[in-house]
Amino acid sequence: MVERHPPVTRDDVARVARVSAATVSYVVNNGPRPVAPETRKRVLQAIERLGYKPNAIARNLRLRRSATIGLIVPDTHNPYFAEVARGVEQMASENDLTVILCHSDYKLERELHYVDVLRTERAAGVIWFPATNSPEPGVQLDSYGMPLVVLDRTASEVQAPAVIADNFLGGYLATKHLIDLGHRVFSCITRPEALHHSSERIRGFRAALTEHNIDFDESLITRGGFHLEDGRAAAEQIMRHSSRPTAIFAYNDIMAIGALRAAYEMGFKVPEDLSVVGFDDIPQAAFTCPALTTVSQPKIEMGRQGVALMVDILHGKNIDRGAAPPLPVKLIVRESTGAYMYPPMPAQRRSHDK
Amino acid sequence: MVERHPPVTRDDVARVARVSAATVSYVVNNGPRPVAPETRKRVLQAIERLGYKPNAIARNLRLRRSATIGLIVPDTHNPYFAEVARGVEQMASENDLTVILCHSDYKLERELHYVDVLRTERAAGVIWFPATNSPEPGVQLDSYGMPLVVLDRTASEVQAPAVIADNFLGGYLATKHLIDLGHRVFSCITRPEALHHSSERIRGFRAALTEHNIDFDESLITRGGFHLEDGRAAAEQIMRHSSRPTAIFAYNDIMAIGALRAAYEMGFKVPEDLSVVGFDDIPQAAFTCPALTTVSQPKIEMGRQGVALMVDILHGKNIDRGAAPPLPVKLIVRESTGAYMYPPMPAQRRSHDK
DNA sequence: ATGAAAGCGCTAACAG
DNA sequence: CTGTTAGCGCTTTCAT
Repeated sequence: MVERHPPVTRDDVARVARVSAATVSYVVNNGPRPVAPETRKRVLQAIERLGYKPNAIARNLRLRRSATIGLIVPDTHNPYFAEVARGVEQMASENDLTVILCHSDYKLERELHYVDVLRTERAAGVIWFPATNSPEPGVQLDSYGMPLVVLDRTASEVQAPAVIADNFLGGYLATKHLIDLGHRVFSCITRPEALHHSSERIRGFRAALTEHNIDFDESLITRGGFHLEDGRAAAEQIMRHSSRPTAIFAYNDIMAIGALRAAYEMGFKVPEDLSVVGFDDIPQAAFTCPALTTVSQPKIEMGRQGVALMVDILHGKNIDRGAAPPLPVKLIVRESTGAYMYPPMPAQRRSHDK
Repeated sequence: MVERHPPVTRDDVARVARVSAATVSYVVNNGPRPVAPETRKRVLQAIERLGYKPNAIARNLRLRRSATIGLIVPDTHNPYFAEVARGVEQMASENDLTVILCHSDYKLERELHYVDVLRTERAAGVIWFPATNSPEPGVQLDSYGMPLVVLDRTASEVQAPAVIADNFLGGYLATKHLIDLGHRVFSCITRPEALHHSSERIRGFRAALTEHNIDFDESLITRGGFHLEDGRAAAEQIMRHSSRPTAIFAYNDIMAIGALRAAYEMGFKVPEDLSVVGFDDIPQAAFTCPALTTVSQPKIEMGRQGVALMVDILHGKNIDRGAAPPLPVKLIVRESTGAYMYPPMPAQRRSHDK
């Protein structure tokens, strides 16, 4: 039978150990005052016997701070944010910080809601992966004096360090890879708005082309959404262009897959007629799509570095309020094993006809 | 310029509104005592003017409870857990609960660590997705009297309700689907241990076969790991069997993809020679592998229902300490558009030869 | 080396 | 309808 522990307070321990409450604290916290070995032993025994656990709530109230940080991300359902969250929790745990998970669901309104919640909870700080272009959540956090670290975006309106992947390098490496494969006519599929990271990726793309003296037909740049269907639609148009490209640099893997799909459907051979590279926003997508080459972003590392910055801030270190140096990016060329590269499936189709 | 808010307490509000501290509380909490409209207005104005936010820490200390629940999952890097986490946070938010994210990293030791942390934080309850076969974390939580809801597993040693997907139904539906496609010789690839959900899936598999009077050669059941390579290895063996199956029921999508891969590599035509169905443990995998048929598990719903149970417990409702009724399972037959179904890629291969 | 005591900000019982 | 007050469990200064 399992023994049940009723709530045990520090005073209970003090009573049992026949010392003052203060002494118990000194033992539990290993300071700030020394405790005689003999006394310490008595206290530890009492703690053990009673199954005492310090109450973090009372502790936080007294210290007027907490060891909890808030993590505001759009949606961990998206593997990209899930990996970031993983990194955040990992590093937080290594620094004895606890993480409150907040999903903004890509809505400013939810971000602001959580800013409120985290303020009420007196979170020690907030790691924020902005979901919209509004700096408002950051501005508010700032005005409340809550330490903040921004992920993946710069927000010039906000006084906070940011952790940013090296999108320029990624765009450059991806394009360089395509050039090395022998491609000379390029297209680029990107998302509609000119956000910092999307424009950086394209800047890298252009830099690689320029470096190799390759002309780029500006009419071969397409802005769409950032979903699979957007990539497909964009490629359909592009592949009909008079100067048809042999290579596409896509904003992300999902659009890249859409582009491959379109090319295939139009009767092109892949990759003989078309090579595509995209950033791995949805890493698992590339996992099962061997034809796709991806630029692997250091997502877990982003999360970890975000918390590292936060820890520095909490320890009062002098932090550069600007962005942290961009993180390196890996270019992954996935080997195709030809696993599921077979013609469409009549059998499965059939099941729908019933 | 953004106005900075220094820490404001309830007493500050009381002073400015020229009422007692208690009255401020009554306004903030809408009770438990009525407040005259005139007074309430003065208080609200003061709150607004000072930018006051109640301090949840002090509140929790006084009430001896918190509105925070712990979520212990193996790893949100795995999309399966990420979706569950999403559901948990969603429902928690709807019930004004805050979620502390804890990654056990598939380790019992980490689970126990977080049990400690959550006890120290005086979490109102814990949602636990067990990472190992050890009931110990649940047993401890139990002994501390902390409300607990277990996800996806039953733990008979633990006094706690569990939310379980209907694995039997999933196994049944998947197999029924294959039978309807005309298959009569089956194989089954599963994971090594006979965990509750894996054996349930196989029980459903067998039930469907029995119902249709289909013989099953027990030597065609294979236990491997639960990764892609395990599925591949298993299928390689199976497809050499004297009574070669035309259909495989795989434990999950990853093993299913491995199986498809093996079949393809052995020169079989897919799906003419082999159909495979697996549970969608890694949903994004199926997303880009159209040949794969998956049993879609209600992951977000699992998370939501887990929190719903927790809320009932916290409100003192009479909860059946056994498992909640299994959640329904959807069988998704993905349409193949033939997107990336082309031969292996010489161009990309080449880049590795350099 | 240790004890006593003053709060941290809040809720709610008690007293008008 | 409102004010006063006793803690919630803890840290730390002030005494000893």
